[in-house]
Amino acid sequence: MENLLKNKNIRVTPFRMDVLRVFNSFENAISLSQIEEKLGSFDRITLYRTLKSFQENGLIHEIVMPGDIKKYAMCEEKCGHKEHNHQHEHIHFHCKKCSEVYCLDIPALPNFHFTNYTIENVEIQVKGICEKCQK
Amino acid sequence: MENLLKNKNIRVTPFRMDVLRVFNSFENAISLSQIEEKLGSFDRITLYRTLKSFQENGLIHEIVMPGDIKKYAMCEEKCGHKEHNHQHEHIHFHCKKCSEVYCLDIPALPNFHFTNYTIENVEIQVKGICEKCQK
DNA sequence: TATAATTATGCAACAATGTTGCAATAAATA
DNA sequence: TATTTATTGCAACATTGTTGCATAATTATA
Ligand SMILES: [Mn+2]
Ligand SMILES: [Mn+2]
Ligand SMILES: [Zn+2]
Ligand SMILES: [Zn+2]
Repeated sequence: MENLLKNKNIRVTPFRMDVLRVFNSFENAISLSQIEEKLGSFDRITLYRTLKSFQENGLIHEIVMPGDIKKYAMCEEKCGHKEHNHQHEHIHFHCKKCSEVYCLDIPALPNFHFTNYTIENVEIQVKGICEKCQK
Repeated sequence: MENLLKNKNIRVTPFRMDVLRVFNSFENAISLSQIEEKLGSFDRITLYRTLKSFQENGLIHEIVMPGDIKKYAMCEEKCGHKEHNHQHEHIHFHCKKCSEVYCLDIPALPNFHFTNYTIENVEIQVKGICEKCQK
């Protein structure tokens, strides 16, 4: 599992491995407080810097939704290092009942075109009721 | 312009009119700090509560993007009061050069379908270079 | 228009979230 | 193993957001 870090050029440290294990222990996207709960005792600042470094190196991506919802999820293997954009062929589905955020694969991203606007990146967020929460 | 408030069942007060005028003085979506700058002197807590009430009553909507970007923009006339969802037939375009966030009308929302997931609301965020920033 | 009911405001106090600088420490490289 | 380079942990600070409460203003009612 160290290789997950090495492959993205992230130095391997005990704390980073701890954080990585937290991600692997969840199915879906997780919030800062979920990470903190799992970690037990830890340094808050180091955690912020760890998440930032994971993002910058394409190991995780950030998901934000209206209503101060912020979560993190693991990226794909192929996901870009450093300044390259994360390019995910999936949408983010937020369930209103259980509050889980799912990364759902979609066959093809819809193709927008706006005259005179250059499109580099499309993010799609969907709200509704998830599979498990259907009555 | 008072009617913009009355139509959405928002009590008219001098401060709320001030905030409304700030929105009308900008073309695109605006940030909290942009509002604060325009207001001059004001009570921070009242502003938070004003924005919350504007949102709850369908006068403005909140736009969030990865990287701690949070902006506000006016809704359409038709936009839902209270607990009804804001339903906007537009996307949010964030320009990497000038950092403006545009609400851009699109002819039709793409139609997603995920087996066993009930979709209630779709938000689309696009990053790129805007019209005005093209070389 | 005067009165009552309802909601908004302003202030204090607090909570949550995020950033920077720096010395000590640990990881990777040679 | 020695050197280079990046990470950690701590303090201090900045930004963002919330709650309670007394006072003031707005709206509804008579
Ligand atoms: Mn995702
Ligand atoms: Mn909009
Ligand atoms: Zn659910
Ligand atoms: Zn631009």
